[in-house]
Amino acid sequence: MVGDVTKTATARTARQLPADKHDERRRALAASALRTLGELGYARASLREIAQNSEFSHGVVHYYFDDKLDLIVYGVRQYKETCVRRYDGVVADSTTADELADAFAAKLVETIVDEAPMHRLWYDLRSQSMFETSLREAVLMIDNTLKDMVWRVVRRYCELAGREPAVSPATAYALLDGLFQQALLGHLVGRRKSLDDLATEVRELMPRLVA
Amino acid sequence: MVGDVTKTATARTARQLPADKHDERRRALAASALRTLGELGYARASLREIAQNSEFSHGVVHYYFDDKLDLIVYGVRQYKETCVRRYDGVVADSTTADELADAFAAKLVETIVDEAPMHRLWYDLRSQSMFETSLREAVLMIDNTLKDMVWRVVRRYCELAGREPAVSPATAYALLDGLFQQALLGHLVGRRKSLDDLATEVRELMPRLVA
DNA sequence: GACTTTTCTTGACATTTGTCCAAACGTCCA
DNA sequence: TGGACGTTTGGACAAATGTCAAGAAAAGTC
Repeated sequence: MVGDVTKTATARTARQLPADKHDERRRALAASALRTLGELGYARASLREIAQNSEFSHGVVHYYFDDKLDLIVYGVRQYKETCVRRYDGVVADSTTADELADAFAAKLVETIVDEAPMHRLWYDLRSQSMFETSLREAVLMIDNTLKDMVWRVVRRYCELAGREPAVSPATAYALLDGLFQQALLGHLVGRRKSLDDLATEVRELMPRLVA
Repeated sequence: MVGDVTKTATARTARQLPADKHDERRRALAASALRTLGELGYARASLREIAQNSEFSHGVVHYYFDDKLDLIVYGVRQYKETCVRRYDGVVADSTTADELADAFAAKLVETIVDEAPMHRLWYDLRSQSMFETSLREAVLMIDNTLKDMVWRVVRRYCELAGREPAVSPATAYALLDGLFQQALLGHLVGRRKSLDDLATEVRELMPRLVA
């Protein structure tokens, strides 16, 4: 196997092992699908549209994925990995509770600005999972991951404040998610104050999450 | 016009003015559509399916509505009216802050038990409105109505507690909506504790909304 | 009872959709 | 070179969808 690599590594564009290439194609296809899904939503994004916005033809989807749902679930799982560590920086860098709250709020705002399509897709899929059982497993898994992510922030905030958390991880996540979702909706409909409001609300909420 | 009414009022089943009958049909059709939408979701509920679950044929939809979206928006607006006064009773009947919090929490739980399909449809449509601009006006209007509804509860809670609200109406709504949404999802996926958790979370949240 | 008007049914239409498939393409080893 | 294999293409297909229209049926009017 190593021999294969050394031999082909001489090529201008490095060739990969079959398994790797297969996986890379899946990733590229899924990433492209996510982009289209983020623009059109789950309901209106057809496989042809998804393929058209990629470098592949529409038939190739069924070579790499079982069906449409398989593609989407794979893509969403993939997206989760980029999400999960987004706030680790603010947790690591902040030295006071207030500083953490400020940085966290700023990062949430930045997330909406930079990745609004991705997040409206997430809310779309979570809603779909209330109807389509095939989506539930993936959605619940991601929801848990997001909950953990939020909890790392809240726990650190409490540490820095020298207090104990006053709410459960699930509650903290639900509350912050509620604020985030409203801010996203407001941002998408062009409400100017939406993002500033989110920052203020988060800074006001954080102290209420400690005992 | 008044003469017409008196003439027809003698019939066993009171006949209505044309405009009223037209409107009643629209209501019946929309109500039926809401039921089907609550079961299948926005994406998978076709006009034929909607009509099949009603007493009408699929063609009649375009006699009473311009198109699919017109039907859905009308239905959702109609649904709002049943929602908006749901918690007025607990506001009127409660005599202490704690009693209000308990009653409010219980009513939220009851709402999920009785009308889960309707509420997952609501979240579905709100998510869709992030993609489809034609839905936004109706969704934002309903969101505002729900916000007002929540605020009446919170304001009364503060009155009974003899304190001032510590958060804005928008914030209060976002926080409670976050809890409600998580509880609904948990309930739909069969998580037993989901509803009990919601009640506890709401009772714990309310005191944190006052100064 | 004959007419108009309103309401409803049925079937047709053009599109779009997910899925599948046969053939073409490219790469690699014998 | 030739054949085997993994990959990709583009077309075909049936099913489903929103929309519409022509005419039947019912209701209302004189």
